[in-house]
Amino acid sequence: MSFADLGLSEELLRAVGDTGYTDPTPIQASAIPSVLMMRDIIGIAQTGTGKTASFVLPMIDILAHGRARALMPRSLILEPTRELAAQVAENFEIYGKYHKLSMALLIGGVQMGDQVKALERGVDVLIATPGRLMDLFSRGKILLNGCSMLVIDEADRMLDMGFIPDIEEICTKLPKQRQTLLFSATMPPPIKKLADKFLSNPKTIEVARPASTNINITQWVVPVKGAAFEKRAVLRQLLREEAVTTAIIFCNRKTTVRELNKSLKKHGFAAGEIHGDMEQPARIAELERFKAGYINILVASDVAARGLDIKGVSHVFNFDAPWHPDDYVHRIGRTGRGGATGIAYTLVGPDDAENIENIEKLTGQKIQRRTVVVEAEEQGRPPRARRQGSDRRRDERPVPEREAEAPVARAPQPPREQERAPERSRRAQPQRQDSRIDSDAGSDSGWNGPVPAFLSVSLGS
DNA sequence: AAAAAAC
Repeated sequence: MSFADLGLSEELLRAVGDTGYTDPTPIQASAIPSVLMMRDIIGIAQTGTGKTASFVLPMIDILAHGRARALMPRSLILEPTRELAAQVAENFEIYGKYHKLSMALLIGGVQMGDQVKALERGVDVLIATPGRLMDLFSRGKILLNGCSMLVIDEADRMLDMGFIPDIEEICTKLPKQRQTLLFSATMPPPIKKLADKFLSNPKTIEVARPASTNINITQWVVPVKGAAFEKRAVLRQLLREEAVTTAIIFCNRKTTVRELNKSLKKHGFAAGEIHGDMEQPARIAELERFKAGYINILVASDVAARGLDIKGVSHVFNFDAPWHPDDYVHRIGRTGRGGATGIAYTLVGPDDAENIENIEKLTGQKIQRRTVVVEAEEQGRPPRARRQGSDRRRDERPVPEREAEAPVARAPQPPREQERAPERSRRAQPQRQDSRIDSDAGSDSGWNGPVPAFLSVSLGS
């Protein structure tokens, strides 16, 4: 089965070919022909299965067959987070490069001005998070009567985030005669109800969840007795022992993210943070710093757990075991992408014991344990005590500001850090060996449509 | 219990 067999246009096949992909993933192979036949779809699939391309590709062809430029948007894609919305927009740009379709990315946290201007010029596609879409709608900036195609992505996550009433309201503003695609990793009753209410005679396509048993990812559980500072000491030990080129460290709380990032920086690591309390421009900037290699450790809340595609992440650390077992699968899925190998460590303190049990229940496998012995001088010493101490170890020297601002590979490192200084060249020229289109694949291209300028920042990889 | 999302 190749992309040429799916009924897509020449231009689209050329754009797909340009990316190097030849074979569709299972969800692409079964969804694309049905979407082209204008059927409603329920797609039970997670990120990493090729989901995004399974609706972006046929949508482009369907829109291309309609009017050249619409006065009103003709399709709407709803995403739960701003970052995911930006990634879908990026995919649209890659696959739509031979089409003259315009789009607007409508997300919160950034100024409305550019989004309003794009809407006034007229766009074919809206890619939005619910809050900003509703906001713009109530200001009378958007007409949805021409929207004959709707994609509700990550529906179960929308449910978790309390978006379902918003989604229902948005659905009522769209014409009844339309095509609706709903994607969800799971089908809890409220999502089933939503589908029954707003989809007609849908075809259900289910693809196997990307197993947490992804053989590319080596998983470890590291038992830690005691408080947060002990977890930090164990984490530092692991960061030094392991050949960490690029790591994402997940915490359950935003406060933990801030504390841990501060602590890591104090100990000389090139770390940064991302969570929902940060301004959107700061979130974008921090992701960029990470992607570009100015920092090689990103401390994150679950805002970064799902879908984000950052190339060359060698390690994922769970500083806390996630509350929801599903999130574990998503978090560790940030490594081992595109056929690469990855390593995932989960620190398990007394508070995490129940969570890790649930994770093992979900994945149906016991994760191997690894005991980490913290170097003597590290043990049981809260970081505060160290600050005043005259016996600061050399590998705890903070990186001077100037060095910290240079890309990590080129930056002079503290002696111990040098062994694990990240090799950035691999990420500088990402090469995709996988011949399939990854659902949340990134791009190196900029933006050429009527879209806010900040996108050129947020969309690079 | 936590995080996410509109100003």
